[in-house]
Formats: sequence, C-alpha cells, structure tokens
Amino acid sequence: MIRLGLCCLFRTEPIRFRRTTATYAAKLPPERRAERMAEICLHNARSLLAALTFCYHNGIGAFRINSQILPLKTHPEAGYAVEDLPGGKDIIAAFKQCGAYARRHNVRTSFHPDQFIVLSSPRQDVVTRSVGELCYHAQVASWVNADVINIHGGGAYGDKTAALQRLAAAVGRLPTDVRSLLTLENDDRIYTPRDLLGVCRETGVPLVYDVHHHRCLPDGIAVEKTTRLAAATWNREPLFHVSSPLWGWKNDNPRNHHDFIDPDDFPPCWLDYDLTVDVEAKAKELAVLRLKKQLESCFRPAPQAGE
DNA sequence: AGCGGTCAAGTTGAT
DNA sequence: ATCAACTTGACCGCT
Repeated sequence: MIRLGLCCLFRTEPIRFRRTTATYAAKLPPERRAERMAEICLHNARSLLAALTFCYHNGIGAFRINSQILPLKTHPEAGYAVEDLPGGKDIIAAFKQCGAYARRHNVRTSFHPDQFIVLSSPRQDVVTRSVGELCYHAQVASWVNADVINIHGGGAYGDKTAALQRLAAAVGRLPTDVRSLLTLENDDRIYTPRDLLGVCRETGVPLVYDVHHHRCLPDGIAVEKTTRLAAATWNREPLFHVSSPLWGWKNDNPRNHHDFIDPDDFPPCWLDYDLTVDVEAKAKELAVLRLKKQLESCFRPAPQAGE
C-alpha cells in the first residue's frame, strides 16, 4: 500500500503555522520576546495537532513538519530553550500530544530541514551549525514521533568524491539519536541517487528517492532499478518524493513544481511497494487528495459500460 | 486595513 | 558581481 504525504502547508484548509523574524525579536525586551516566542510555539503545536487530525480524517498517511515549527530555535541571538519559555512545559506537552495522536492514528511525520544544513561542507563552522540544527530537529522529532529528518548532500565544491567522503564522515560522527533519523535525498543539481547510494550503504542512512529530481538530473539508472536500490536502504517504511513540472518536461526548466501531480509522473512500479510518498505540489492538500483518488482508481477495475 | 519589502543560515549557476 | 532558486509564504512596519 502507498500512503501519501502532505508537505508542511495547506492551500484551503484554515490551518496555519506562525513564524517571526530575528530582526523583530531583537527589538523586543527579553521578557516580551520570550512571551512572544512561547505564544508562537504553542500556536504551532496546536496547529500541528489540527494538521494531523485533518490528515487522519482525510486518509492522508503522512505529514511533513516545517523546520520553523519552533521559529528561530537555533538562532545565535534569538535562539532559546523551550523549557525556558513561559509555559514551556505546556508547549512540550502539546507537542507530545501530537506525537501520541500521530502514533495512535498511524500518521507518519517527518522533517525536511532547509538548504543550510550541509554536512559535506569543507567549512567546520558550517558543519557544526548543521549538526546543531539536526539536534534541534531530533528533539522535536522525539516529541512528535517523527522517524525521518531528511537532508540533501549539499555542495560539490568542485570535487564530488571528496565531498561525499566528508559527508559520510560527518554522518558517522553524529549522535546516535540524530543519525537513526537521518536520511539523504537526491537533488536536481548535484547529487544523483547513484552518487548517494554508496554513502547510504556505508553509513546505514536510508535514501529518500525523489523521482522528480532524478528526472531533472538523471544518472543512467532506470526508475525501476533506483526504486529497488533505494527501498533496500530502508530499515523502516521507505519515504519517496513525487512532483510534476510546472511547465511540462519539454520546458527548459522542469524543476519548478506544478499545483498538482500528473498521474503519469507517478512511477507505476511504486505501486508494488509499501511506501510513503510525499506529494510536493503547490496545491498542497488538494493535490494529495486528487492524486489519492487517481491512484485508487488504478486498483479498482474500471467501471464497465452499463454499470 | 492594506500593501510591499524583508526574512539567519549555504551553495550553485544564470545573468 | 549580483541574485534567484531551493520546499514555501508570512510577517512587520509603513501608509
């Protein structure tokens, strides 16, 4: 069975996550700042529960949590420990409630931290900050029962082989609780599935196979074979990504995402696996629900004339 | 109340 | 040399 996942946001459903900026936080006196951060964090915990509830009620099996769920958590000036915020215990309790709900209703949760997490960087300070960011994600993951923190390979710095070696070494040095959640995803510019599979096997980190990226940046391995190889890196249900190009495949730039998924872009061979597939489409929950319907009609016999 | 410039961070490639 | 793109709009200060 395939479970489809929703990424971070809603198009029409009135569920919103709040954020703030470091510049604004810096203008507030410390006490007001802590109150404000607490307010936003609690709001986001409640929105997350609403998001998971929506997913469960609509047959959406997974939800990707935005990295800004605790805004500015690791910022050098504006950063904070949730425990130190006013009502910090309530905030943590609210996130743990999300975790309990997700587990009880089998809604899988994951994280996809942004481009600033670069374990392959030759710069020690960049790697150190990246690890700090991953630790933050692992902490929230433990509250909400997320089992994936997914990142890209990062830059190539003119020498992919060396960069991949740094990546593998940095993964090896991660705290166990972070590494056990970490996954690597092929991107559309630098690292193909073929590039990453070696690191995945070496480090025991699963490969999140993004078939859209693979089509933008092919490596000579077919989708079917890559699917098999990627699935084999997982010690739990594999997580893959799908999306459709905004202006079609013939356009110069097929990387931009469409509002919806063209069912033809969904690899038929995926239907043979037990998988989570995150739907990266701008129409968000509408796209997930439409694709879900379209996939279900693949399993059902087509209605016969006269029925 | 509405609008638009800005938002912490890394890296690449188009211009 | 600058800047958009990444996964993606939302926030905040000004009028």
